[in-house]
Amino acid sequence: MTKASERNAARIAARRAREGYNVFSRLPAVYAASRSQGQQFLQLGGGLSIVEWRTLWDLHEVGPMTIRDLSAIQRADHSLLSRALPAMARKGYVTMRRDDGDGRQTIVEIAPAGRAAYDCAAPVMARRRAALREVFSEEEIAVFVGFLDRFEEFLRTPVEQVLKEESAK
Amino acid sequence: MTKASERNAARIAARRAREGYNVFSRLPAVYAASRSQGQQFLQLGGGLSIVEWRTLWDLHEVGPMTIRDLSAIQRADHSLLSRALPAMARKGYVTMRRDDGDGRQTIVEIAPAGRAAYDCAAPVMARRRAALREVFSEEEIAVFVGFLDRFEEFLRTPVEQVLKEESAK
DNA sequence: AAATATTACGTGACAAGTCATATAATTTCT
DNA sequence: AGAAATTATATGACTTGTCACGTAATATTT
Repeated sequence: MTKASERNAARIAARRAREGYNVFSRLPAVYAASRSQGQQFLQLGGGLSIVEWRTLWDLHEVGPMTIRDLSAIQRADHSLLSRALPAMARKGYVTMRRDDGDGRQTIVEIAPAGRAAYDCAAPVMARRRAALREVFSEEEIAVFVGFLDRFEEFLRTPVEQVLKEESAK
Repeated sequence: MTKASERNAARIAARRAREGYNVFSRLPAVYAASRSQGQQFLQLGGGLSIVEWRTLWDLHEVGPMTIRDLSAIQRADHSLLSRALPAMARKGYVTMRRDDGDGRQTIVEIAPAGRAAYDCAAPVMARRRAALREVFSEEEIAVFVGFLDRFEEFLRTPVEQVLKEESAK
């Protein structure tokens, strides 16, 4: 039994190691860890959720915007914001008003409570980014981001095209 | 109005571009795109979900394992598997049995329907990986994975430590 | 041998995303 | 001007992932 389970443990370790070079499999864990760490920092910085933090940050940096604009900056589906914003308005973080010029749009603006929450979270989050810069040089970040760009481009190419080009070889 | 909204559009574009260099903000979108593409491929390859595919692949490669082992290979929480497996067993993809030697463990094994589903999905997924290799050289993948390793290490350092080291500077 | 600690698994509660589809407002085309 | 297409938002349904906590089985210590 010991011999068999040892052999098995070795195979499992080998499999895990091999999958370590598969970017597709690595991504979920890395993302989950990033999200989890972000949540911990935000907990110390006043208890905002990730979506709330991103939204307040963006609104603080660029001023009032539509939901579409927010989702474009955050590279996320608009429905995520569409769902999160009413609760944020209820907490007094933001105000939402229909645009006079274009009745389809909703203009979102940071409100006093949102500004306060931002001021509380911002230093902690800034320190997080600073800590990352201590581990990665600016050049390395540029290379890393370049990989993400290329990878994302690959991910956006239509599936049929990927399959077709492959079989055409 | 045009002037103001143009200025605003420029600010939004600038913000989006700037955030493009923030690895923390890029990750969610890249991961979401990867997942989404993966789901599309799997749809063409018989309709497995991502968790199902990963699990069948692992079981096919290394043989019967415990839930813990599966979650270790997949770098995911055991609860994810714990929840997914009963449905997979119901579909006949896997069998689950209590380990005789250690009554806490559940041994998961691929079953005929699971083998069939694997055989159906595997070629499509292999082509996906091959397509990636056409865009990234082996060396580039190694560098990319190296970045992921280092980033993940950063993400696993305790929050207090990150904050302390920073303020100690 | 009994008490204590650890480990494996299950499960509830939640966050962050997606996609598809519906509706209302605005633009564009004829 | 009216019809048709586009755009912004809302909402339902779903997947992937976490963490916390409970329970049962095993391992360790005294």
